[in-house]
Amino acid sequence: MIEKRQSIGNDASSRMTHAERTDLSDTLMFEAAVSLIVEKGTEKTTLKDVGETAGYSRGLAGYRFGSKGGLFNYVIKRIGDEWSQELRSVTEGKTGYEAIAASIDAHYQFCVDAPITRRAFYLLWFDAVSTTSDVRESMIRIHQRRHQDVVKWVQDGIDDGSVKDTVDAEAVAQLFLATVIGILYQWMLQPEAIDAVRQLHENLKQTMQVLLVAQP
Amino acid sequence: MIEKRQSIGNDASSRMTHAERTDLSDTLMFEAAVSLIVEKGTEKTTLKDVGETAGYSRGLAGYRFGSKGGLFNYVIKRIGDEWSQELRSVTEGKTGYEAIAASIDAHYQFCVDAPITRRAFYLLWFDAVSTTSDVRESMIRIHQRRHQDVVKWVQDGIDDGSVKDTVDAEAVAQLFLATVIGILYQWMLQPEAIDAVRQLHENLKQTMQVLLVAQP
DNA sequence: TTACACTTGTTCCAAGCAAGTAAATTTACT
DNA sequence: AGTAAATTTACTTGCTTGGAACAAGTGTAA
Repeated sequence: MIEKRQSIGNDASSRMTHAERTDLSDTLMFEAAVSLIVEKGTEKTTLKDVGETAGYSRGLAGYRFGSKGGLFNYVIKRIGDEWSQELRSVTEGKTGYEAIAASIDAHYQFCVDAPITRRAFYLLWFDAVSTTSDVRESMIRIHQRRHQDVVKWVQDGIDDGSVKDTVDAEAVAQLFLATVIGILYQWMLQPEAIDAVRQLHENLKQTMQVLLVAQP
Repeated sequence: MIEKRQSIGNDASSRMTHAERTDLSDTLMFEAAVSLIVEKGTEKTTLKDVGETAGYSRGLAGYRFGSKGGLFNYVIKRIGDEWSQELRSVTEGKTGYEAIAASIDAHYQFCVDAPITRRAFYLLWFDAVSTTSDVRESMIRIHQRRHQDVVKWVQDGIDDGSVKDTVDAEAVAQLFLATVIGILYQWMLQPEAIDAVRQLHENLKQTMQVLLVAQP
């Protein structure tokens, strides 16, 4: 159960600049939203709950984000950015199979740690399929960026000779991403089956190695 | 736009047995639900709309299925059964890679034909991730059945010698299903990118061949 | 005194339930 | 057997609750 924040006005809350106030309320509502989404699902998360859990009025979330979709879109963008950065730092300087393996390992680690933001992100991710809103557009853009990253890893691998030059970078990237999504689906549907998730990541790594790296 | 059925009472509607009446209303509401889910998404599909689109009162869908989740669960079960059968007939008598390739081809054909029931099914499929209801349980069971089928294909392939005996049937089945789900995600998110979907299916076939079939 | 952050009041609409009506099936009686 | 009353079942209508969305308000920083 998520507790309602008692008041924002503790200590240094008075005398804040406008920007600081919105930053604070944005963050508090973001955190409230993430908790509520993970606890009750997107359907049963209400704007009223988000506002009140964050310690504000029932109306603020709706006012700030315009709609439920607007809130979710904000949450996706915020987590997506954080996530892109982490992924980038993990694969920094790596190419080809090495980069892909690193990204798979990082992915698996996320499933093990199961940070609340990541779970919320994937919930919204799969939700995006059935909506027609901005959320969907944001998702498509995120996936496109991901795709470009993977293509680059593979292409760089081909260029530096660590990847077979017969490999179709686009094709492999697509297949890789599809599988990652499928694994995440499996994880979200049955988080308790972490063994299966671990094995899936291992198998994906092996498969990618077979597909990318020249055989002796 | 889905039109409201004008009256159920045309011609031979009077003098129906109780079972016939519920069968008819179940079917009409099922069809209405599928249309509405595909047209407006699961979120904006209302029980009221389902009842009225089927030609009944606003209340019937809620009365019959108990809740929105109950309706969706019914829809999933109904399409899932039909789908299992189709899949079974396509892979009838086939084993190993042959069965998997047939199932991939059938899958791609579904995406091309895009039957409305299939689209609704996958929408509910991805929705299941974020709910805690019966829908989720139904989904887990469907995936488990699917998994068992694939394991059997691979195992039979090992037994008859068409698949390398070093293959881990469980592992390959999991990876295969994950990838199929990922491909479906991609298709649902961007149905217009049918080329990408075709290529994904092709690549999956090739990959499965590499994984399963002994190299010369 | 203007602009912005936030709250409160209100409308609309869906979900879910309860109490109603109408149609079919069983039972009772001839 | 046939038919009328009683009962069960299919469906509808009325009502309550609660969220989304928007408008008009209050208070705080520029």
